[in-house]
Amino acid sequence: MPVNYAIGQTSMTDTRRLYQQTADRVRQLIAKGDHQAGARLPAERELAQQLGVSRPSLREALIALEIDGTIEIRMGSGIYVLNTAKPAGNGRSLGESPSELMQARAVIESAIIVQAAATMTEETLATLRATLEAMADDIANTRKPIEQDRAFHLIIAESTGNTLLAEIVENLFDERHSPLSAGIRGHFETADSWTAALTEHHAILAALEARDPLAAQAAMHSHLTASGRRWLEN
Amino acid sequence: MPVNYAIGQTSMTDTRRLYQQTADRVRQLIAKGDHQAGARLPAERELAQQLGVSRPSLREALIALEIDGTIEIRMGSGIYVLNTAKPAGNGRSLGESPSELMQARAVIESAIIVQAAATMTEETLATLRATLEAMADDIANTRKPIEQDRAFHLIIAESTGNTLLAEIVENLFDERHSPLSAGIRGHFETADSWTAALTEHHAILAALEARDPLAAQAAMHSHLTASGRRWLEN
DNA sequence: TGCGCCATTTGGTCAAGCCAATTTGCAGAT
DNA sequence: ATCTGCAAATTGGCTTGACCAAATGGCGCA
Repeated sequence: MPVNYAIGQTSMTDTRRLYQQTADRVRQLIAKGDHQAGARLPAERELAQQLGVSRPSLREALIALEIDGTIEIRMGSGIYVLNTAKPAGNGRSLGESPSELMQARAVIESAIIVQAAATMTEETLATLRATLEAMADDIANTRKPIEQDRAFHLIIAESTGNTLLAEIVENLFDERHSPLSAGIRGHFETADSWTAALTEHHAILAALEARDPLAAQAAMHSHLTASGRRWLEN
Repeated sequence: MPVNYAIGQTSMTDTRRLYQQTADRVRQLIAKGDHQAGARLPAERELAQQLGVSRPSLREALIALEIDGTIEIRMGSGIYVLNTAKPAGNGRSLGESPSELMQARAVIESAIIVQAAATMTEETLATLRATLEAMADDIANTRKPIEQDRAFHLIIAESTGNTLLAEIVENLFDERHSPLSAGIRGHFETADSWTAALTEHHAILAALEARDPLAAQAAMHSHLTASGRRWLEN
């Protein structure tokens, strides 16, 4: 029985790896309330049979759940559900949040660019122009300008001289392209959407060149809001 | 060969699960430079033999590495090393100046409170008032109102409904009181400084009650700037 | 030279089994 | 009757071996 058995909640067309599907189904089991609090789940052998997967596959799923803090595995004892009280805070596991992510970026990067605009040097501006040229080049050659996009936002954040802010911007950016959100993201990177992003980057740069903090803030907010919209629309 | 074989770097007395030990050893392999960049690791069968573990155990380790973004597994193709360039971003080594931390908080929380002010409910306001009362009580009884302070900032961030923003505020707050920055901080929490903080919190609350986003923004920025100054002065 | 098919490589999953840590329950002692 | 201790049952940890499915690469044919 090699192929996707797709019992239970998992869609028949789910192409993700079995351990991911299985992990989700176990999460559902916990959420459904069948097992909650510090309760103990069925034994591996039993749970595997119950879900229609082999024990090794179930084990892989359990490791994933253990890593994101959903369960705790005690050797010789059993599988225990961990405090479901505040998994929302840490458990970025799925829950999703493309819109949340982009909103967070809009709020934070808009605030940062106000700081950046004040101390923007000609040298930094030149670097930013270079990324836009490279971005245009990528688009012309049908390559995804993700690195250039990343650099543009990161350079602005770094120009504040605050490494913590730069770190936060970096992490939020990478969140989108990380394998964690891979399940959600389709392939929103169309040529059109990249062209639109490039145009918005130019608008941001123009505001920075004019040393107009408020215009830069507005342009950045507009850019990230639009970017989030494009992402959601696929 | 059931028992811990402990070949390679893993200590003989390592009692962790095999997949964790194995994951660490693969990380070392990558760090050592043997395989880096977007390089491809040996095939599962080969790598398992090379590390002296079974394929299922190696697979468990690979899943752990995949989840934390160290590698990417492509079905039928191979195991690829992912951007090894940014381990610092997540590592949160900090070692950075308190002033940077407080500046980052000022920038970010000031931006957040603008959002929060717009959707502030009477219920949330009541919760905030309660934290201020509890804070006053703590001060009166010469207890450190750290938890109340934390709650005040966190509640505001959470009121935006954006879990990512709340998470960031939470992490930045905890950064200050974490053992990581313990070496830096003296004991800036004097009764006077807490009283000042309480007064500033009241000012922020007043702006929120008036539903004045700009006033709230200014009050929050002022509070965190002043707080940073107090911290530095010990 | 170019294109398409098939063997090879590589990850994905399953099955069965044995070892080790824990828990459970029963027997014997108090 | 209760407590103690050891052995059997339970449960996770790990291995071996095998087969399927997706990618890849090379070879032959056009």
